[in-house]
Amino acid sequence: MSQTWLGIREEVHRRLRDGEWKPGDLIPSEAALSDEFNCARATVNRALQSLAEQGLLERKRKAGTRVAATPVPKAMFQIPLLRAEVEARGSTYRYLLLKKSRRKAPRNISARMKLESAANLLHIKALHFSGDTPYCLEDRWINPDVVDGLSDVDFSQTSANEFLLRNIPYTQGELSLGAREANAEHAELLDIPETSALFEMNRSTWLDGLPVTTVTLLFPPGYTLSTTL
Amino acid sequence: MSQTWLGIREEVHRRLRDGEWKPGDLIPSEAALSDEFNCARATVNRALQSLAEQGLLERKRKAGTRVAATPVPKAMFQIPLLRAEVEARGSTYRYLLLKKSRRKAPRNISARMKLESAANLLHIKALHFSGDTPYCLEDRWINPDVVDGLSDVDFSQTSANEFLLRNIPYTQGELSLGAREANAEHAELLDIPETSALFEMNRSTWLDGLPVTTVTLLFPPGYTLSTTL
DNA sequence: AAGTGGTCTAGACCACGCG
DNA sequence: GCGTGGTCTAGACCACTTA
Repeated sequence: MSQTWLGIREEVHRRLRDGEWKPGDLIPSEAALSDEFNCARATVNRALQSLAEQGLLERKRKAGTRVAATPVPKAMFQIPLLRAEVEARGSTYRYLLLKKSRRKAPRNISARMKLESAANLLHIKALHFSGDTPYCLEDRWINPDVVDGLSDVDFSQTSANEFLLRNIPYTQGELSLGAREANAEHAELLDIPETSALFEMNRSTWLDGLPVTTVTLLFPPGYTLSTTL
Repeated sequence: MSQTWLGIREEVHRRLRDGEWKPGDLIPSEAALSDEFNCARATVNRALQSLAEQGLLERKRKAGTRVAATPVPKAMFQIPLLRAEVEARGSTYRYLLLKKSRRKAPRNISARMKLESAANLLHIKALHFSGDTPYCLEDRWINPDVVDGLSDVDFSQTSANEFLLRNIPYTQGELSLGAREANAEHAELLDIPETSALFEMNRSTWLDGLPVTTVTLLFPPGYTLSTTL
């Protein structure tokens, strides 16, 4: 009898795999299981919570623990820091500021940031390189009212991506992934044909309800984001 | 004094946000914090583990808990069940089997599945619709030696995606996301222009080391996968 | 060698939500 | 109401890793 929470998770997982407990079924209560496994209830709790996090179980007070009817897999991705990702592949990371200006946010941007009034934002475009190859095109809007020390940063040297991730915290964020066809500008900057399929990552963050920044990262063909299940 | 682990997580999170503890810093030990917060060490442990899971802290025995030097955000995505996703938008889900055959796996597929010998696999192509609009193109290879009851399934009625997710468990899996330019076949099947950018999702699973299935899902332009941070 | 996080225990109280 | 999971406690032992 393995009384570790990992051992119990493994055994419960096996019963789910083997169909001893089927989707929709109510499984025994924590008390019953802690009795069966001859361990403390807290240990069973740890194991079942872990499985519930993965989406395999659904737990409700009083109602008990059920095997998820439709096991919607959940996958955890690490969102890359561009510099770290490039250097991890053994390439040299390089960064080039393309554009920096203060502008009123266009409508789609203020919508994305949930801005009420069309505030004056800092707009930055930059290219990230892996060796001499363009690796990622960054298009970012920053709310200067929320980000301290913004005017002190030399964005021709420090990537906005890195500065913000390292220094500016947030309390909420949204992330979405998609694909987008390259336009003429993308093609030229990323040095690829104009019809290429780009991988697109959008991220927006807020600090206590105030918009901080929103960014679109575009990656040339071949880029993938991977994880294990 | 809030002695809940959520309250403690919030307070520690605040100290990270406010820079009281900076990237790379060693923060007080669990014992010290449980003393400060006047609670049990287990409660502090729960809070710190939660922050470590999110990538904000790095914990090592004896070395203590450090603020992550480069806070690599981790994001959890729910991997959609196609039917559920379509129906959640209020559309009618429809499924069309395009092709079903037994073939030796081509090299790229056996590599993806980590097959040693070129086994005979079941190859399936199918289209998933949202209303009358093509929603997703599925290209799947199944290992019949591992999947029970495969010959009993009528894949003209039941989507392989759904059958496998509901009935066939796995112990390991890989998932990768990317973008791909549509070719002539994709364009015709998905009813889109030939240069469109497709969102590509690859998933492969194994059961106790044996390859179960590998699938490529292609989504037409406009599809996004989203989550909150 | 010693300090730190990882985990387990036995017990307790509570909040939720089904009947 | 009352059974269930959610959480907290005080204490203990252990595993890992650094000094």
